[in-house]
Amino acid sequence: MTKEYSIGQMSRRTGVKVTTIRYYESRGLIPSPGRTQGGQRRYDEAALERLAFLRHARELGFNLDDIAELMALAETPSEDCAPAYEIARKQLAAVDRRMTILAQLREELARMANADDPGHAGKCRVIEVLGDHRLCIGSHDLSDSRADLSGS
Amino acid sequence: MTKEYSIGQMSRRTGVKVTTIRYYESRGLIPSPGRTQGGQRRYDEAALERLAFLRHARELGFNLDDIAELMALAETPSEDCAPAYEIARKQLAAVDRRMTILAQLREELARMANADDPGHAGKCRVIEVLGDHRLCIGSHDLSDSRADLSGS
DNA sequence: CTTGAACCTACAGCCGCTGTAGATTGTATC
DNA sequence: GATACAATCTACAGCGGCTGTAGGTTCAAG
Ligand SMILES: [Zn+2]
Ligand SMILES: [Zn+2]
Ligand SMILES: [Zn+2]
Ligand SMILES: [Zn+2]
Repeated sequence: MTKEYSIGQMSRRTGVKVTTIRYYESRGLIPSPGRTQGGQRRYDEAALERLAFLRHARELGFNLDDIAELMALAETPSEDCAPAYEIARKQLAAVDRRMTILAQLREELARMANADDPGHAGKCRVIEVLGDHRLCIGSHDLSDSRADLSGS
Repeated sequence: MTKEYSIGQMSRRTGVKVTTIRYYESRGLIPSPGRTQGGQRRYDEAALERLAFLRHARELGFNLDDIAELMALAETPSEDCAPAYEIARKQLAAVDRRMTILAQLREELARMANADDPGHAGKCRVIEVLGDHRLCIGSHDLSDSRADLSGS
């Protein structure tokens, strides 16, 4: 008789919120676990490991589709791990792209926010720069990069 | 008689998609423009400038709430531009946070993806690392940072 | 006057969750 | 066994910032 975990215990052990665990199940990322007679989920050790894997992959920025593929690869250990490497490299490339963009933004923002506004003779530097891209140094043409820059 | 622009011309001139312009209007970020007898939107020069401002601010990663505030400040030029600077600095701090996190991720991913898998004696490095955070160097505890890391 | 591109509204869907409401179940204590 | 109360259940709406669809109307060129 192996150990069984309630969904709350799974949550505490992996750091994934209860609602999120149910969400993952509904998305098919983790298999539906067994249930008690009353209908509550009961997980085993294997389920715990899968969830930890999923959590870790999310922390590293993989999206749920890629994670599904990685988990499938993990379950079916093949001789060929090329697909897994490809996903990882794709993720690395995405992170690199976003870092490049963010670095440019940072520079612009720093120039904007740290300019010692000289008595703001009629104009505020921040507002001014936002109103006229020619006051920027670089270009932030994120049309193709699909960068998600939502802040705080 | 000033120039008038259709929504499509606004789109071409600012690079903001037609649907997005309508979305901004529905969110109250830009005022409802005049209409033709047939009901089509007609914008003036001022509207064009507001939209360009909005676009530029989005490119720099500001969220729509902050942009609304910045635009209000821009319309009502006060002696005190401190609020605008505060928003810009907040944005800068957010960008810095995200850069830090991404740099850590990048390192981990690079280690994972560039490891020359030595014949993968039973295990794939990528899968292995994802399954065990202890194989990581740093920590990626993004619990509070609200980092959005969606890739590609 | 006809064509066809551009425009209109309204609403659903994307990602990855998060939060709500209202009902039910599990467990510790008496 | 009864009682209390936390934990769990389902179903669904909402977040940000759009994007896409369907089905209709209007504008401007030829
Ligand atoms: Zn000023
Ligand atoms: Zn700029
Ligand atoms: Zn391998
Ligand atoms: Zn790790």
